[in-house]
Amino acid sequence: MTVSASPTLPKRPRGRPRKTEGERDDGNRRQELLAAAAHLFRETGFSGTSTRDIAAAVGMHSGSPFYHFKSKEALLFAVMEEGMHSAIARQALALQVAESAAPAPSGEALTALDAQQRIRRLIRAHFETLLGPGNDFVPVMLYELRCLSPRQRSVLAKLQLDYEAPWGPVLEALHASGHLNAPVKLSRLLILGALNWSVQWFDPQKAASLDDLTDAAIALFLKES
Amino acid sequence: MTVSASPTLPKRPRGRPRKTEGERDDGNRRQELLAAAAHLFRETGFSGTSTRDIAAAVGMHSGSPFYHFKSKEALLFAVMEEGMHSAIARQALALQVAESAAPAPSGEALTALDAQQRIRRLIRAHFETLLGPGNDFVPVMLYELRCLSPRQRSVLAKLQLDYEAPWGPVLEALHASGHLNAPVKLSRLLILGALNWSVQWFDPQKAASLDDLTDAAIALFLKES
DNA sequence: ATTTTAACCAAGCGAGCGCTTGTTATAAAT
DNA sequence: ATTTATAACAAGCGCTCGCTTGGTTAAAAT
Repeated sequence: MTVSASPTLPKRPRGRPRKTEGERDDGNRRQELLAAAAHLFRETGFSGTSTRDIAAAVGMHSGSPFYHFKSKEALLFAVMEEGMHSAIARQALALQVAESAAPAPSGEALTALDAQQRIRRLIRAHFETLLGPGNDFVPVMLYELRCLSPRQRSVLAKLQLDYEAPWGPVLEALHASGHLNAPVKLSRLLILGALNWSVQWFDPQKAASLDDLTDAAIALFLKES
Repeated sequence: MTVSASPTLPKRPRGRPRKTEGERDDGNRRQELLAAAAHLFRETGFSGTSTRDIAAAVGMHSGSPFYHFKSKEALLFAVMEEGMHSAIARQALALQVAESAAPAPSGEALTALDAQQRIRRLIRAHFETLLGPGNDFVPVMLYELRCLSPRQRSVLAKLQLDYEAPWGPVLEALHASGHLNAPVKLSRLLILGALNWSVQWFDPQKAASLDDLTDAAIALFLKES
């Protein structure tokens, strides 16, 4: 992928963007850069994507992205961080809906039924984060982590801990109720692995729906005693 | 990773290698290149590894690897192809041992017991291929496929079909006997995903043994009816 | 003894890379 | 009306990249 920007670009308006009337701007161009970078990083990898490619994808000249991000690495980090934040938000929303549907008395231990409903919501939300339309951010994080500095990696590791936190109690409950036979710690690693790997083979055109995927995963991992 | 080769290398003997007495040479240096490339590709990715890094890792100068491989991409392809061949060989060996231990009357359908023994051997051999000491070749294949040309990818896709062929009948048998509830096709994708993802978190130092991993996977995926 | 060949070294080419610098055009603030 | 801040462009610097080319050395073949 070595397509240099055409010598004459479509002449976007330069200068300060209009905030009158629209009022909801908020770094529009920066967001475009993030999305384009996420898409290219996912398709050709971080090292395989040049900053010129990213600039061209949003109609900029080769040096312009560095006004918004101080380095290519910082751009990658921003993609991953945004991916994790939206993943955490989506997961929290899914669990919140689950609670409002069957409001658990706060402070009590999870019942087996709660746990089964929760694991389903967790898996479904995870598939959505990985495979939903335009959701390139988290897949990039899963496959390009090694391109970051140790400092940046540790920031993301913390976010990953936050994301995985709800899985622990749910799996514990399922283990206690006999729906899950394998050790809880290894179960979480294996289950998340099975889900994460879906980005390698999932095809939104012909494959099953995310609901079908969720059903299959539940059937595979959980005993129905 | 930008460590240029020291200006004076340790002066390996040049010229034709000795075949007298040793007799078992067979492209020794080429094999060293393959192993070093596999290791570096795994650690820093294909695009993130320079041919100079690879040359330096085996004590060569920057242009010398191109005597053995006509391009960097050809080197990557050779790594992957060798990885698949050894994986297929290891798997065949594991299944062969399984048959000699409980020799099945040829031509008969698999019994449920056979299938359970076979899935265990398949999973154990897969972990060995992914996580065994010095086995960098297949992990590279799993994570750097997109760097190849479509032609090369299709060659490897065929090898992957060969590798996955034994899984189908075994999973079918387990499904028929009630040990596997999810659809067979999705089960294979999810199970292999769970195993493949282990290269992301497995730590040979402190983590469980490959046998423990195999036990956990079996316990997670299979019902014990 | 000579030739051939495998296996490298030494040097460097041209292209593409991340990034910087100086400038310009526009919109908002004063 | 002038100033200031923003978001770009235009050009290019220095470096690293994959790869090539032309020798060089030592073992094997003749």
